[in-house]
Amino acid sequence: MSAKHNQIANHLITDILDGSYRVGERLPSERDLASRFQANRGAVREAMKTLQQIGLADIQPGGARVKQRNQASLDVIGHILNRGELPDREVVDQILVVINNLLALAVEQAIRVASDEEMEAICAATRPFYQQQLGQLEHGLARINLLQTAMQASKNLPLQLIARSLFEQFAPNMEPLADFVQTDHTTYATYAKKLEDALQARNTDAVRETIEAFAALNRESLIKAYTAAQSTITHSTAQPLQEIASS
Amino acid sequence: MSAKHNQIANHLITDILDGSYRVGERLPSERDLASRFQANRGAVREAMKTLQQIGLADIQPGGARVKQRNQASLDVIGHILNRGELPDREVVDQILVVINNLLALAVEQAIRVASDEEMEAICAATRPFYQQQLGQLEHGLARINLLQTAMQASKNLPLQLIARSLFEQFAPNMEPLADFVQTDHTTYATYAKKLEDALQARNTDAVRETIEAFAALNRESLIKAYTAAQSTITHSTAQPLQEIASS
DNA sequence: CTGACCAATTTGGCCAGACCAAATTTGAGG
DNA sequence: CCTCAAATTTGGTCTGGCCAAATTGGTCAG
Repeated sequence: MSAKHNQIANHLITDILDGSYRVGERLPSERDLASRFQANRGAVREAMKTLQQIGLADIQPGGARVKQRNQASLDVIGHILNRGELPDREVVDQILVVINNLLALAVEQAIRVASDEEMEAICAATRPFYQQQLGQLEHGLARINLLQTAMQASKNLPLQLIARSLFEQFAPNMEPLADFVQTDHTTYATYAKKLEDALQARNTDAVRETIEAFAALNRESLIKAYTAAQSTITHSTAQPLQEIASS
Repeated sequence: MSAKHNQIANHLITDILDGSYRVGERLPSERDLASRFQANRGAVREAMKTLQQIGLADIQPGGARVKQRNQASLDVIGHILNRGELPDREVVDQILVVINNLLALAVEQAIRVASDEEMEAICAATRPFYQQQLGQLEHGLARINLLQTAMQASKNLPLQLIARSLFEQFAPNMEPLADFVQTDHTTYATYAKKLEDALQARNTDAVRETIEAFAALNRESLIKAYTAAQSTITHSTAQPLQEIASS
């Protein structure tokens, strides 16, 4: 049971994302919204503040206006993924591309600045993939662990923040697909070994190459998961994302 | 003149970033803060909400607690850079690394998915560097334009959001250094030409290589700017960033 | 003395009604 | 039709109050 201002915020966010309000259009006044949601103006106000900080609305005396989606904060991603029964396939794909790139960058930076112990920690995080028989769940945890370890070792604060924000919005919304994902553990093990070798040699190019191989693998299993899920779940009612307006 | 809740929020953010409150410690109660800042509780409440969404505080009934810095949102970066007379050199360096990587990724994606017109737009954005004599200011604008054009062409929403958030927090805080930056326009022109050639050929590797060359160039001029600035400006009073705690 | 349990207090969440300043809208006059 | 000032709307803040959840502190059994 979430707080009231969160309910209101989520409602408004959904409406905006669904296109109920056009970009540039004025949102209803706080007093208006208060009566609609049968809430106090203070609660609505906090909800509006959420919208503002997510970057979906620009709020000033005279009225709050809807902003363009690509002018929003990174924190919209979670809400965008949240619409519909399955997360938006295209956005998921884009996120994976970004996360993989960030991981590659993190490792690259780690190779530059991390101590031997920290590099060893990353290597250790690759081993479960080929030294153990992992279940579906443990496999996911091992991947998270690898990501986090690499981020830590990169010692790059902005990078850590981005990866964390992105991942935390990404992971929970992938739940509906979890049951349909089938990981190719064997191939994963092969790549994991390659990755560790590249890490040991501190070979940036080889690392990048291997991580891209991982990306391709993940992408493949994701596609399968989507087709499997879509044939099971009732057809989604979510409207397509509004096109990204160009300025 | 900013709104009151923003003043309060900024004050609290500064305090937390300066280490006045330890991680896990409880912040003063809203009523307490209200009397301290001679403000209404509602205003304090909105300030607290800002802290929460920036990810610096976890706020629940019973009290608000300070969170770890690497658990924050990407939006802290601006506030971190804001401390002191000059932005934190290390963080600036880290940001440049990330932005350059994001730019490389954007172009890489653009090569994959963008139309010929969009690729041409990116190429066009490289030309001012070697076809015109740019002033310091125009040079900066041209760089921004190149970044934005590439992001647009990548058609990757999360990537766009990240780049935008990061850049918008980065750019304004670099003001104090602006007067000390001296760009090597000649070398820039050379690289720009190379970049355009790589783009025309849709050669991902060459693009990445060139962008890394840009990164090195920027990094160099930044170092010079810092040494020049530090010898001019009175010594900074800002305390060093608290070490990033590991979990 | 330690640890579990229960009441009192503190704290955040929300509400009602009000005033101010800035922005928007409206309408009158050119 | 355009311009500019008045009226209205709207966000920003304030006062004071009630409720539920969390914390705190004390009590009592082991």
